[in-house]
Amino acid sequence: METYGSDVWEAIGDPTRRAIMACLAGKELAVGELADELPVSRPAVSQHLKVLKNADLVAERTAGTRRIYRLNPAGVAALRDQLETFWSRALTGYQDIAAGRGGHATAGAENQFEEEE
Amino acid sequence: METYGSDVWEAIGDPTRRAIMACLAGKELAVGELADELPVSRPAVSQHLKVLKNADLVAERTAGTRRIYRLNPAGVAALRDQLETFWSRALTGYQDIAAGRGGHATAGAENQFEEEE
DNA sequence: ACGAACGGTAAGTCTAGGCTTACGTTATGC
DNA sequence: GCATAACGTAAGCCTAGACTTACCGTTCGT
Repeated sequence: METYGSDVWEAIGDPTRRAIMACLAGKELAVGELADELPVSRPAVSQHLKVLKNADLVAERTAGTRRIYRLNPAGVAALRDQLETFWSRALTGYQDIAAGRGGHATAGAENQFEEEE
Repeated sequence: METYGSDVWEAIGDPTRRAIMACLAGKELAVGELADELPVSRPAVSQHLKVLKNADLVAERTAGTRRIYRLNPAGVAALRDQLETFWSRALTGYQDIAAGRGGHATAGAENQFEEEE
């Protein structure tokens, strides 16, 4: 649904962003709290959260002057499905499938992989 | 099994490497053939294949002076499982689980995410 | 045995992007 | 209303790493 998968690869490609997602797994956290648990400054966390939000991987909730961030289950699930589709194709060697349909095999997988630039 | 998950994140983080994996999905290819299908030079492909091989995502087969590369199903499956474990944790919000056991919740997820540097 | 093809490696360049400091903005508490 | 706290944003720096050209080793064909 929606435009998921826009730049999810870039989003989860950075170690700090993965650490942020790990911190948010199961509990909500404000920006400052995240920065306390990570070896980077608060503005750095803020910038990473911006990327994660653009990728629909986190959601925002305002509480007074604080911004509480939380994982977005829908976005995470979408990313999971996207990866799952690829793995299954790669593992089964879907060339066999394409052979039965007479199509060029690589098209689907390429779409799975390079949706950037 | 083995030392999977060493630097898989770095491996799949690059668009060109994902394109290489897409090309190898279902068919074997030599280095030069891969370079023909990609917008980068042959040495670049060679360097990417080195990274992918270190991550156990591809396997090598020598045929004369040519090196035929192929996806490594075991490595791909290992990466898939690693990701799957994380997604499920993130989605279920395993804080509930940790609450029942009295432990600090984030430890498991952090291990899932930052195994580098 | 020699030449050509194939591919890995070295050295160097250049850009993307992650991090920091500094600043502006907004909302709360007194 | 003012001071403060929490955040986002701008500007700038700096390193990782992706790419290229040049070179060398290896293997096959004739």
